[in-house]
Amino acid sequence: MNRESQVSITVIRRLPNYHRYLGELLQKGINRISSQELSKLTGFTASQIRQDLNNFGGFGQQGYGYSVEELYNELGKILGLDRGYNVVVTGAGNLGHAVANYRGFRDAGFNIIGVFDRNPNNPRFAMRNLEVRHIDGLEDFIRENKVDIGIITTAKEIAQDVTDMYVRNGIKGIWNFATIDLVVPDDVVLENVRLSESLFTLSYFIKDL
Amino acid sequence: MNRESQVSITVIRRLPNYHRYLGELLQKGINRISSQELSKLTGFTASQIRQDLNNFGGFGQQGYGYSVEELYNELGKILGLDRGYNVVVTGAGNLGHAVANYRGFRDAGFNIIGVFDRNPNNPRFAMRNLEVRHIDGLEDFIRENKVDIGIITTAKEIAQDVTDMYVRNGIKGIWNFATIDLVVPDDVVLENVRLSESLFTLSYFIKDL
DNA sequence: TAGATTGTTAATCGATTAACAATC
DNA sequence: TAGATTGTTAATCGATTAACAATC
Repeated sequence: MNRESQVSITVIRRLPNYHRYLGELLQKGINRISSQELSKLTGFTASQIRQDLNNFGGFGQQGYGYSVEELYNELGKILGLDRGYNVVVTGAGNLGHAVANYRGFRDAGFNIIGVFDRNPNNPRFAMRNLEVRHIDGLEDFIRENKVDIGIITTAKEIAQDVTDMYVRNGIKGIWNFATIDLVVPDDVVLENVRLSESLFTLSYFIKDL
Repeated sequence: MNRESQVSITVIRRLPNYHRYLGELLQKGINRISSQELSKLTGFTASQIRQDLNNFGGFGQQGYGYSVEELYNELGKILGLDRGYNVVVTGAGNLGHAVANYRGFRDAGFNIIGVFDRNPNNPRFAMRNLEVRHIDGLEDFIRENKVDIGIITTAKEIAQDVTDMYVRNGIKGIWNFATIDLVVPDDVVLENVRLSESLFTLSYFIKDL
């Protein structure tokens, strides 16, 4: 099911933004917001916000707007942030380091339960908070623990091999940072972070300044 | 000029992919490719590829296709990868570490000439290859060196301050990893890397598996 | 009740795909 | 020349915006 939900991917990618702003409002103690106010905050049009939300249900109330807390919680549920996931990282370099230690992910329910590398004893790659295991133990580890998400922060040369190990042992979600188009079966969800795509796009826009 | 070029942003974001595949073909010694073959490789339709390319010029030849080398070079020019940029990184944590040491960026002409942090002597944040400077020296450094791009890998709390320092001293391109919507003047290009947006989207798709 | 704001349908806009004449 | 494949126009599809009746 490679992304064939009813709701379009462009809508889905806006949800985390709504969720983030609602979280900030909640912290500020604001408990009510209209689509128009949310529009000013997020930069999306009020019409678009209402359309987006109504893909999932009528969370608002005419004449009033939306309850910040309710909408925040609903979006959390929709995004699956109310569950908690077990996550492994393969590739304990700088990027693996960064991802495995990023507080925001842990707080959102993504628990890094294992970090793997081809060279776990490389002092350059010493993870501070987490033991780095040898990649040879990866498959056993996945089988013995319920792993929901596999992150790939390896060199691109071994990224497909790691993917295959993930898939073979039942991981259903892969978050890939390697600059390569990985091949996965239809029932595995692949999400790519394309850093050079982003940097090169920036380059395009500044090249004539 | 916040992204108001003639060519749509969705087209621009595909260019780095074309560029990457053409680079691979070039390395393999393949010197000719049709839009149809490129379609199979990239997953974009042949029609879309031809449309995209023709925004910038007629690089192909009827009955033949495209010269891999020529198209690769043209795309490099379009993306501004033929120039070389001076880049500073602020925030020498894990992520700054990763970005500053990523070989792919240096190879594409992005030269990290300075890394800054609030706490440059923090042993946790010791950069291996580059001296980390104190953030108090950032503005002088930008003025004294021609800096094209400023990267932000700081905590979100100081990201806007760093942005303001960048902007005040003439930096025209900002690559932001902090989870915050930065405010920049119209003549500064801001490109965001939204890691949690990406992870939460993955979460959405696997939550019911 | 009157005012406000949603949910939702219709209109518009933009992006993708299809088709084919031009031409190498 | 015949075959192949581009460049480009037209048709389709999907996403965004506008509008407004429903209703709190």
